[in-house]
Amino acid sequence: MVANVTLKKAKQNKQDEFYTQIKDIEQELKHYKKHFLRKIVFCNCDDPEWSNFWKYFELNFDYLGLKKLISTHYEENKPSYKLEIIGDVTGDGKVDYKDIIKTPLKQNGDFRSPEAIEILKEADIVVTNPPFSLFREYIAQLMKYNKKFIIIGNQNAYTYKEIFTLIQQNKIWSGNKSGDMEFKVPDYYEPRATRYRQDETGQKWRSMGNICWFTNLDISKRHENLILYKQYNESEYPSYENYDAINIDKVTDIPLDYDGVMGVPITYLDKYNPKQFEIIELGIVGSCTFTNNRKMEILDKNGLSTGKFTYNAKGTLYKKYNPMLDKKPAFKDVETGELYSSIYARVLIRKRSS
DNA sequence: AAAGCGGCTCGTTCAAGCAG
DNA sequence: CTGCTTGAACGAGCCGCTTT
Repeated sequence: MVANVTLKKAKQNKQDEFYTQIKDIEQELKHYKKHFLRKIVFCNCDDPEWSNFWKYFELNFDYLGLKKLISTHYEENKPSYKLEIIGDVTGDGKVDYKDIIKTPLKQNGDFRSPEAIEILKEADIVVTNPPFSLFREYIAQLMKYNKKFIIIGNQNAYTYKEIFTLIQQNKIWSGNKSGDMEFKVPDYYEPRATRYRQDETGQKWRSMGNICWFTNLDISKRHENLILYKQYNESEYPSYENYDAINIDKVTDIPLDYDGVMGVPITYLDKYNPKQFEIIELGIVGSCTFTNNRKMEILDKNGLSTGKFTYNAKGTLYKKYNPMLDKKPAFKDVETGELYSSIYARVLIRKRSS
């Protein structure tokens, strides 16, 4: 049984082999230069032979004034190794691959292994693209050991309970770039209809439109106000029926003159400046309260019947909001004909009084 | 027609709760 | 305890509009 679970996990984790491009690393890390002086950088989810994170720090070791660079290599089920650079040990006047010190590990180099955790304790800043399937666990470990970090993640993680709480508490925040990012993927990855390509060398690529960086290092973007243009008016900004807030479907539509609570898309967190707005909570909009066993007809994207029924819209009762806010209907109450929309997340925010 | 880009779904899974 | 219902959490993407 245990072996089966392990195998299954290993298989799932295979979808975590995405290699970040050096241009994306440069573009983000240029905003953090001041943080690296005399610091120990640890890349704990990278294959140093391939990792552009390793490459970036090797090339920029002197420019950033690093004290030490460490990377652990991961092996599926056998002892691995770590690489370190502590400076120009060859004395040839520059830091490069000749200065790399390779040391065997007793364990497999997994970021959760005791050996890797010992290295983590020594490190100042962790920079990597961790496996998304272990994202919460990964962040939890960084928080536990009180480490600074700059890592790649996915906007979906904004809605993870633990991650959202950390953002709300101003313990972590999003980095500079968010949105599209393209990654090299191993050959065994299957082609897809969208966001997939194979280049002239046969290398496979995948991209995603919801990639973002997570960090707890200060960056100037965090202190910049989101520039707003629109003015509040009742007709364009309907309130939720059972929660004292207005609904907003696009970040750019946030009105500049509304003092109450607003439900905004989670992508707002890309622009979050804690001095401009405060985060009240994460909400789920949509669905509806209805008594058990009230028959609901499931509708398609055009609001037409699919011929299917449910007795409890996807098993989810809504918490706080009126679902009838210009959303495409997803359910129709068979008895009353009332329409209900589907479910999605909103961040509830309020303007800071200046 | 293709590429860029902003914004955000909904079906599955599993645990907790509850009635019998 | 068993079996069913309820509810919370999740997603290395997707969609549709705009620009080139």
